Amino acid sequence: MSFESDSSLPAPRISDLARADARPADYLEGLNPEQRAAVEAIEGPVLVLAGAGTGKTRVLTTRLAHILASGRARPWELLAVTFTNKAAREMRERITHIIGPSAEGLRWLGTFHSIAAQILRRHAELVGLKSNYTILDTDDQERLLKQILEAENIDSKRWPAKMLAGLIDHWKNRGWRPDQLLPAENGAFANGKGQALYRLYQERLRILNACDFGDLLLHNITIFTSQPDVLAEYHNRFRYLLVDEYQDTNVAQYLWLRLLAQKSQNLCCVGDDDQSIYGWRGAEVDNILRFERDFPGAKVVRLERNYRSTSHILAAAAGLIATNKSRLGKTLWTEAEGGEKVIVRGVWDGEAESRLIADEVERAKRAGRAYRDIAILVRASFQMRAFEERFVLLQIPYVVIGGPRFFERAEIRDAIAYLRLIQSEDDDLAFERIVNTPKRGIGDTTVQKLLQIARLNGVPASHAARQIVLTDELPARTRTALANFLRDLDRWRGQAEHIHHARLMETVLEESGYTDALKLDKSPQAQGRLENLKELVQSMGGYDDLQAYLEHVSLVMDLERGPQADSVQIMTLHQAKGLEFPLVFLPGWEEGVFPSQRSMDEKGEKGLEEERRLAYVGITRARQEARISFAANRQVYGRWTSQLPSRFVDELPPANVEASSETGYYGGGPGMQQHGSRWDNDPDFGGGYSSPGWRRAQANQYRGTHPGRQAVIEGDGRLVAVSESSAASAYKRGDRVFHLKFGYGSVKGVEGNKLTVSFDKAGEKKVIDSFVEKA
DNA sequence: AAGTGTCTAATTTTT
DNA sequence: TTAGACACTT
Repeated sequence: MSFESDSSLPAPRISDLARADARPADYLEGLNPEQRAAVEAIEGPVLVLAGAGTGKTRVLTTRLAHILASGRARPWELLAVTFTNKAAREMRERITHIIGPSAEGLRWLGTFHSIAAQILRRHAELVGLKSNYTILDTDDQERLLKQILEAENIDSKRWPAKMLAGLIDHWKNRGWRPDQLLPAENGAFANGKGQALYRLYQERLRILNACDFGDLLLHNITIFTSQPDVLAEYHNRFRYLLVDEYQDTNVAQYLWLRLLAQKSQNLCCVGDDDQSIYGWRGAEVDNILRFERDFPGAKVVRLERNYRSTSHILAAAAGLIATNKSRLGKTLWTEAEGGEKVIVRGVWDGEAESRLIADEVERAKRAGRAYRDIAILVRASFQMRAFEERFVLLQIPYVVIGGPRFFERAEIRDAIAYLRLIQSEDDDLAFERIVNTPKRGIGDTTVQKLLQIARLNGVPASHAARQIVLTDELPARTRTALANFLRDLDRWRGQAEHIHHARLMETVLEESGYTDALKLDKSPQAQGRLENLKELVQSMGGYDDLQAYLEHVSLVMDLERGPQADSVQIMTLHQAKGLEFPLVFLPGWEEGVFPSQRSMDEKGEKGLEEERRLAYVGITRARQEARISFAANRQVYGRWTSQLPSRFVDELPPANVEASSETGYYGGGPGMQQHGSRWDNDPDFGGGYSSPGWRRAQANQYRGTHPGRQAVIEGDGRLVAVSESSAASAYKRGDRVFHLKFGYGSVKGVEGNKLTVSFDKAGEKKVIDSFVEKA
């Protein structure tokens, strides 16, 4: 072992090392042998295969603490990378807990993107950017691409900007710059224009002094490979590298890591190949599968002792994942023998499923379980609605995790756009967004004209605007409006220098008329928007300057939430990764839904394996009870479809499962032979004849007892209860109802205690006035 | 420039 | 079915 010399730093003292080696510190106590091995294997490449619930975070943090406490490196010489801000935050907190305030020196602990952004700020000019570059999000990215497509006269119906954005993202994830595209890739868009468009896009980004998420990494790679001295600087800086969730890294991230680790080789990657569920976003399971070949001499440590789940749950999950071929292989074990078997149930339809689960939630609650200990994990978000409706009806408190995130809300993006434009006049995307928000009489025609002039002269749109207000090209009214807008901008820009940006934000929102416009807005969302803006201003307080805040906004798309009320958690399987709950419901295990048909169509066997890992992630979230369910009939986009139980149901080891079915159908049976259930001949599961048509008929009969849409509204327009109607679900009890939308028809107001609903479908206007009855 | 009607596509989502 | 994008009025 040798320490690289770094002139700026004194070498660690030998006495510190000796002491650390002789007597293990407190923080090592309580680790099991495999965890300890993972903590102490410090030099050289290390792969820690950390199964679900094996204490990974503890190992990660202890390892960092150990490196620091043993004097091998100082906090700022460690590079620790995570995928999410949440993970980074958690790691920092836990290290602080072990080593105290010196953890603040860990300035290179963060997400791939935030660290890459920091590095890029220091060397931006090497890739043609200024150090105050803006980071565009997906929305900006798509708008920019749309403009390019329009300029290139490409039919944006046939070749949507979204698709191109996805492709460019994919290319960047693979580490390909425009000139590095393989010919085959080029053909993927607009008959071979992909590469040219990608190049145009990159040029536009450079002019806008902006980059997208993929660029952060890619520019880093460009800098490292073209400027050996810069890379050497980071080689000296980062003595030990640590990566969390290695199974989720994409090629670009892999290349970035390999470049940074290539000298010291002190790279520790922690991950679980069985929990790789982000392939569709560019993650390469191959990275983790190949680790030992990529880094010769690597140590591999397996964490296999599970502290989370009971043995039935663990065994069920293990049996399922064993079907996958591409995996490194682990055998999780636990001392918590026994417990409940995994319950698998077949029900008639989605409604029955949500009824069943809601009933069980209530039962669990009566038995003393807190709501917050219960999670419902779905494959796709459209499955959530059924549960929400049921829970609203039964007044079971719930939270839907996810949904549009704070910084993606329109009002927040508008507010931020003002700041961006104040910060950087070149930010045409921000200009375009807010030049007429709130409405100030600068219409589409005017904006297009401005953009055209801007592009023609190669200047930012705000410059073009400045020029045009001096001429009489615009109608007088529009010209005044634009001139006022520019004048306001200048004033704010002047203020930005001497007032705090939170104060500036308030001023801008007031003076631009943004808050006034919202106050006048009678729609039910307006109030919430105003509150969001208040929250925004509040959140700005913690940042030193505008630039730091804007970077935070681009890279940290979430806002820390206060402690949640006691509610059932509804979320997707993807969102559940890293979490655990005593009781987990896993609904919708039907072929085509889960595993998702689209995954299988698009990615074949690989896609199926990823779906199976998702199922594995789902089951392993459960501490004590996991309950899987599938419906024989399900409404998908309004159409009734017969469903087959997911193949994953069949793959669960029967010994760890307790199965029943109210449909009399479970797995195979005559007419379903092709399904090949393991339980085909098991009378316990009722193998009786059940054709899809027969089951559908049963379901329809059943459904007849549950009339559809009904909303109960008080005379003053407050919603008292909603039936299982989907459209009404957007409203909560107590909301004032102004406008309810039902498909093609809409409810426009309240008269007495009745709602009038007008439908306009196929040219025919109908008025239904018995839609609502008083509670 | 804002309001209304029509068409169409429809996972997972972090940064 | 239904949200959202877009085209077409007013």
